[in-house]
Amino acid sequence: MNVFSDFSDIVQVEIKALQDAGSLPADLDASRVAVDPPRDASHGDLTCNAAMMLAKPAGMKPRDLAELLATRLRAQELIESVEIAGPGFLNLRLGEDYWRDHLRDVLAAGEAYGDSTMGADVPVNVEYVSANPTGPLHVGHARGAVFGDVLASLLDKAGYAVTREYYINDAGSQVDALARSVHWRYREALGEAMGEMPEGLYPGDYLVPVGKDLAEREGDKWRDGAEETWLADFRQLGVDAMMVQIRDDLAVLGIVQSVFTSERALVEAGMVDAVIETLEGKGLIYRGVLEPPKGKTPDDWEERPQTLFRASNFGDDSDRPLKKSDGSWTYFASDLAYHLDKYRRGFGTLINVWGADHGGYVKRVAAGVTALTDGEAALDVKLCQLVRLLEDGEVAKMSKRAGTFVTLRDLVDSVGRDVVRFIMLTRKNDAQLDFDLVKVREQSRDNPVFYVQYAHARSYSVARMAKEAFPDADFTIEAMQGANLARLTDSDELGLIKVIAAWPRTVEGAAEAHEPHRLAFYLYDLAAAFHALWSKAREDTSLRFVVADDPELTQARMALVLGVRTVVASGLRVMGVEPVDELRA
RNA sequence: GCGCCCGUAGCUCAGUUGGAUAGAGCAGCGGACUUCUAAUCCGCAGGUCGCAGGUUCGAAUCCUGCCGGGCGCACCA
Repeated sequence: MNVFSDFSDIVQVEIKALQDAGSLPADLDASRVAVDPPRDASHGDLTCNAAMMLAKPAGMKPRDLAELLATRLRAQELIESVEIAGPGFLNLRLGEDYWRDHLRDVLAAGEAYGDSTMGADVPVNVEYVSANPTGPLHVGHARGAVFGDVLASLLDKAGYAVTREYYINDAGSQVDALARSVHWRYREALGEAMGEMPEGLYPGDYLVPVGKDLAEREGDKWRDGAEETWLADFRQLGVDAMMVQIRDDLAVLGIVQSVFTSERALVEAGMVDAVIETLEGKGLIYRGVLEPPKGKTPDDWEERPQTLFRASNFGDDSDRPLKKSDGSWTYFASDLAYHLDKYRRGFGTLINVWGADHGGYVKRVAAGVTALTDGEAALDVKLCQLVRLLEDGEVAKMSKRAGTFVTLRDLVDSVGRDVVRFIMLTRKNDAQLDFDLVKVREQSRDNPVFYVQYAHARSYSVARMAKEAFPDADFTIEAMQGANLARLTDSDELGLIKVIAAWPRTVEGAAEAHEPHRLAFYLYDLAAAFHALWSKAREDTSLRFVVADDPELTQARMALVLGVRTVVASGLRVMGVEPVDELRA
């Protein structure tokens, strides 16, 4: 139901027909021919660049080629007119009935409108959040969480077989620190006078209940043993407790991931060994000495031979170590194991959502994935920039003292899940985002959440008016499909249908580019078009949705209103935002 | 020093994967409430798309080099 891809198909058929007729060379590559919305609505409904793309390979003038295609396209029933403009654009205008029929299709599809088969059930793995299990999620995590979750929903809508995944970094030294912190809290709960918590431990009081719970359940059996006797157990206890809390926090944001992969489990299952074996088989591992980075040699730099992966063969700036000096695997090594694991589980498309501070790590992982899968797997790492919390334009004061910070849960509690989810997508992922705790509560056009929700609520408000004017009439979506849409004749009414009709293309484009923020911008535009029509009717009363003495016209316009509602709801669902029926406070 | 990201109206940002005369919001100015909730809308003004080259029918978009900002840079994750 994507207007643009439908007509792109038609254009391709006509190009083929011209080839068969000998009017065009048989070996033309028409893959870059596109049908797009024109920048300027006065150019028509659709624009096609075929003449410019094919002129040179066909050895023709663009205008002549355009004329050839235009003649064939004019014979199409759905196409009202074809004009050739500028350097050779084909500007197509569709008949009004085409748009009216499209609106009927939207109503029939309901919120499934915009669903696409583009993804062809191809498995895609979206890994996001993956915060270290050493503390609660903070606001910075919220952005990646929402981004990844909505991207997953978007890909699902576009027809991919999506898995939402979380990678638990439970093997490094930071979880040892967690274990010691839990032990410290445990002893504290047993009544020991602990004094100041040592450096390097996690001082946040979120571990207090963990220690207390342990003391109650286990008594003092872990208190006096050497660290080796309790470290592994406390590590697991700590990670489990943190993961319960993290999943809880994510659930508050409406996020439920289906796969949680443990780094430690992967290592213990020998996945790193499998990586080493694979890379060694390809001759990509060697013992060598790395050059220190130019211009910034670390103070404790020492030249020594390491086990290295030839990442530079695959576009990285340097080869990368797989083993630490103590003989254990580097994080990079186990991360490669994780990616190989995902690939072996059947995912040829891997999407990772990371914080921008991990940007320097992308190349080496990409190199590793290319090497391990012989270039079969497509890896896309989406980096999310920082979120700056503001209060009415001023940078919000956050205590940077260890252990106290604004958590994700604080944020959701304060402004609500839907607001957090929507606002996080009002910027491109690689642009810094200002989150103003005051502005997002405002009921004004400044606040995109409100503005879009208001469009949805307004559709209900109009429906109530219609029901009041015609108590016996049926304004359900089913009834609207039978409305006489020929009564929609105003150019702004038809224009609104055209905005609605851009939704499937928006979904496909955003899914393909892995850019969920496009949904938020589209919904804002759709809301604006709807509000504008509503307001226009204030001055030109003949355009009002509810026309007291004309039930047929009212019904046709209600069909349009429901079309808008359907798409707004469809979009908000993908974003994980609950569409509201009423906003009146 | 190297790599990645960014640079678009006074401010905050979009820009449909290379399309036609670069768009929104805010701020500014001027308008519209006996209403279908003005919680909104309309109009005006505002630009060397950081700079300089290049690629081609066509560049904010792709390539190269500068300038400016952010992030990162063996044995942390």
